[in-house]
Amino acid sequence: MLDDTLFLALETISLNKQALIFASTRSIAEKTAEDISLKTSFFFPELATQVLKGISSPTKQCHRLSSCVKKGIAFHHAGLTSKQKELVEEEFRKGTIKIICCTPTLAMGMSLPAFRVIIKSLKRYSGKWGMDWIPVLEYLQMAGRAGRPEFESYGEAISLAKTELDSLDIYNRYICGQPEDIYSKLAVEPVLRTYLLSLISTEIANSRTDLLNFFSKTFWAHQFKDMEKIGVIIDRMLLLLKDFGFIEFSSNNSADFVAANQLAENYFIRATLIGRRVSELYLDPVTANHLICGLNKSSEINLTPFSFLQLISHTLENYPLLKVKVKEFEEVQEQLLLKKAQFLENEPSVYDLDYDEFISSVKTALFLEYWINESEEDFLLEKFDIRPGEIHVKLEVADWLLYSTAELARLLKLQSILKDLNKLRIRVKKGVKEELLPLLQLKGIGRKRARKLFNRGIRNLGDLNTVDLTTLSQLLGTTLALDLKKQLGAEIKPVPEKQTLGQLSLKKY
DNA sequence: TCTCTTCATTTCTAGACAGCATGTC
DNA sequence: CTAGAAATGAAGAGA
Repeated sequence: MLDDTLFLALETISLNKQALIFASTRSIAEKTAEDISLKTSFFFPELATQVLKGISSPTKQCHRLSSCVKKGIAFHHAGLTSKQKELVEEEFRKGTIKIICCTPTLAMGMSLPAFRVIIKSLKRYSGKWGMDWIPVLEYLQMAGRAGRPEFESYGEAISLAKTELDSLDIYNRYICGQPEDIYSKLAVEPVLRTYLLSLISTEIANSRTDLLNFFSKTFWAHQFKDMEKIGVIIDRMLLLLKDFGFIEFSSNNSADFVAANQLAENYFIRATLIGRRVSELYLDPVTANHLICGLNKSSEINLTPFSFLQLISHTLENYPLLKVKVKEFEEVQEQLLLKKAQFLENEPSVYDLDYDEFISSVKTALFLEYWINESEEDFLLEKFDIRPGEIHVKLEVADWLLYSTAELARLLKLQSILKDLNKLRIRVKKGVKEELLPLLQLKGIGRKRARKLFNRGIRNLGDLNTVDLTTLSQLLGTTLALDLKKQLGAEIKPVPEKQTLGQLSLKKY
């Protein structure tokens, strides 16, 4: 037998049923899908073209998916465009796609039941110890996809074991084992401090007592049991928030001044103006402080778009950062040196535990910089190993963080920076160089078309106004050309009423 | 000297959701 | 404490 997975997959197809195959990494998921697709006799050319639809320049990954889908097989992981993911899910539900090879995410999200679930491996790379068994909960999530109650009375969940011993291990651990406890997500510090600030900012809680009271009712406290310890953690967070200037304490007794490291029960706590905005923006206070520190440094450095891109890249919100591979390390460091004067934060020492993250943030910023200099997606895939799906996630986060940074800059009265930030935000959103910005004001003009126009010497609305319709039609097609002229007419001289009226009255007769 | 093969060594590994206001190719 | 696929590199074969 060639390969267990392949065999099971083909058998499922011959039973005229569908299967989900869980793989531990993206590349394995893709490879498995490809292998199976080579053995099927389905043929859905229209699906294959649909995968590529809506992508200006399909990457290698897109083509790979396309050729799998053509044979009724698909892979599914976070690197896919959301549209591609939707397509795969929908076609699987419809029954066109027979098998999806995916990473464990699919189990967490959408409900996609299948007759058979095949789990290639129950181990997964975990940063700390190398390969490790996945949680029982996750196994249950995956296995739970087996069987579609509307169509079948049962389903099959198959786990593959390498050896006899492994199979025993899997049986004991997953089939007989107990799922592990659910730990309250509140316990994660970034969530906790965000939550804390929001409670204070919305005035649900005004004192330490209020807060403790509130948390004592949460699932977190229920698990933690030790309220005293919770108090200590909350105190630490409160002091942090105070240090950041997001909250302030005051005492009823005005003679009392607030000691640096002590919190009395009765202090009145409230959010500052900036603290409230941070909470509204749903930023992690640590991120917000990081952004503010950066902004305050803006006058001391050689400020460029890269400065902001790096600043926003080095935040929790941007996780996971683009990993710097061994081969790339030197190049990234070279860039780091080259751009030394542009950084809004201090470079940590090489020995710092944080250094890897810092380097990764530089890579992420470099990726964004290439993007706003109009690099194509397949180029980015090659250079940064970032898949189309991830590109869009990163851009969305960057947009959000730039918006937040701009809001903070506004509160800090840094008007001069505000303009830069707004420009940068548009550039990130559209992926264009600054020179194209005037053209982007028009509807129907994005990065591609604007570049086309610009290269023809049409660089702003004025140029566009003088260029004749024929040339414009040749460049962009008649419909769009006419529409653009109409937009320009409306914008530049808002009194073309005469013509309109004339035409209307002509029609009358 | 150059190309193709093969075997050994090294590298790399899953991912989601938040604000805001609408229209990309 | 643990894995395994893919990329890369080095050595070897053939021409």
